[in-house]
Amino acid sequence: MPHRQAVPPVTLNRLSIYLRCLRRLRQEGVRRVSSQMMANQYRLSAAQIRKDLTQFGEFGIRGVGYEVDKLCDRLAAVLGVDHTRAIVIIGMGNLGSALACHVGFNNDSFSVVAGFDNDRNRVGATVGHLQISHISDLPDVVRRRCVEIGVLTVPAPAAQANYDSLVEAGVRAVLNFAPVRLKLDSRVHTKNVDLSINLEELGFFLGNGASP
Amino acid sequence: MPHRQAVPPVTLNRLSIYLRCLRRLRQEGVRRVSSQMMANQYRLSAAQIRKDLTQFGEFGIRGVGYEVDKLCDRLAAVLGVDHTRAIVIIGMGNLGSALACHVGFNNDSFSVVAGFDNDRNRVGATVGHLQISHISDLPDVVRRRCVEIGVLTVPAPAAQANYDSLVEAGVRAVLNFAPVRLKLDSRVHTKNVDLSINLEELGFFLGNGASP
DNA sequence: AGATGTGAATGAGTTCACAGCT
DNA sequence: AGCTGTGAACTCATTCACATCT
Repeated sequence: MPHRQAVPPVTLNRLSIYLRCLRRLRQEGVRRVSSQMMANQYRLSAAQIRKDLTQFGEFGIRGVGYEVDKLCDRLAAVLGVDHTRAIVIIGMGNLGSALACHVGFNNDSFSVVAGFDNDRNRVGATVGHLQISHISDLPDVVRRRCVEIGVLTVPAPAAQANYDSLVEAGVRAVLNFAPVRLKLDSRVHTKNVDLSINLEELGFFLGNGASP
Repeated sequence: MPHRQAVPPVTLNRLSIYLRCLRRLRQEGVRRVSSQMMANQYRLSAAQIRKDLTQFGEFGIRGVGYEVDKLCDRLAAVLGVDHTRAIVIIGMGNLGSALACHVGFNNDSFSVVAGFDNDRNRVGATVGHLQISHISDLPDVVRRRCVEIGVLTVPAPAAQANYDSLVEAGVRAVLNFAPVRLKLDSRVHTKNVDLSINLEELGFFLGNGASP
């Protein structure tokens, strides 16, 4: 793996999917797997699996396939999920509170260490095993708990200000759920997740009301 | 707009973003906008805006630009969000409950009309303005309330069975939040949203623990 | 034999550059 | 002059086909 030039997000997302599939296979006791087997079982493309993997090294054995356990470890390392990263959530409304307890946000790879809100009525309330903190404590918590990722689940009008607070506090990545085109800071990797956009995509395929 | 061949999802997602930007402009009282102005204001690509729009018709005036109000209406029609669609949510855990109250799921375009769960302890509980129903009532509710979209927020192992129930009940589209590669029914348009995948993508850019 | 890894070929998506209209 | 709409050029991504290795 001599050089690592820009990897497109879509490839990274597939790696995550491969990792999930492999972990399931491992759990089922499968020791070795071929790209073709994986493709069949999880409706993926065998050629694409191989192409994707070889961007990061030669993980397989020609004529044999991949060792499930080893490939899991390698992919986890590539995705940086081989150790636990601390997350904070800004905006402890319904969505923020749900994510704070969400299993995908609390596992070996990620851990929600604090939830913040602006609203004094919410501060102090307990969500899962977390007590909601006031946003003014953000910089302190980020520093002390080595928080790398901030999750934004505030209302749209508050998104930019809170994004700026996260950047200021020193997180290195932001996952933004507010349906807003943020003015980004170049030092922080930011990813937008827009839940309604997915509904609207489905809406298109359902057709509009005027159609026969 | 003579033919409508397959529109890639990424284009549809951009249309949603354009629509959001336009609605904001309209709210601010802006009557006309050029692709260049939109691109500058929301860091989009002017050429891409024009290309995307012309796939669905000629919405602009050469030498002038686009009428904000008219373009809003046209885009809303294309995305099928010019009337309200009924949604049900299967799995009223943290995430399902949050989505049931989420503003993006309850507006002029979408309305959550029911939430279902398997767990008899949850059935009857109130979430927002909704009372949680037992999954056995699903077919009846879908038919009576003309539900078009089902949202899956159940644990991974339960996803396939509940997907099949939704298909059986007659919804025409499914939004799946379970991190599972579902066996799909060809009659139903399905879209996967994987929340943890986004964290893992950020994880990649943060680098792994072994890095210097 | 059988599967990986990979250059070549194909396909999809984006940007460019300008004709055409206001 | 200014901006849309659009073919052509270009870039990015996927698939194919096979040399290479076990």
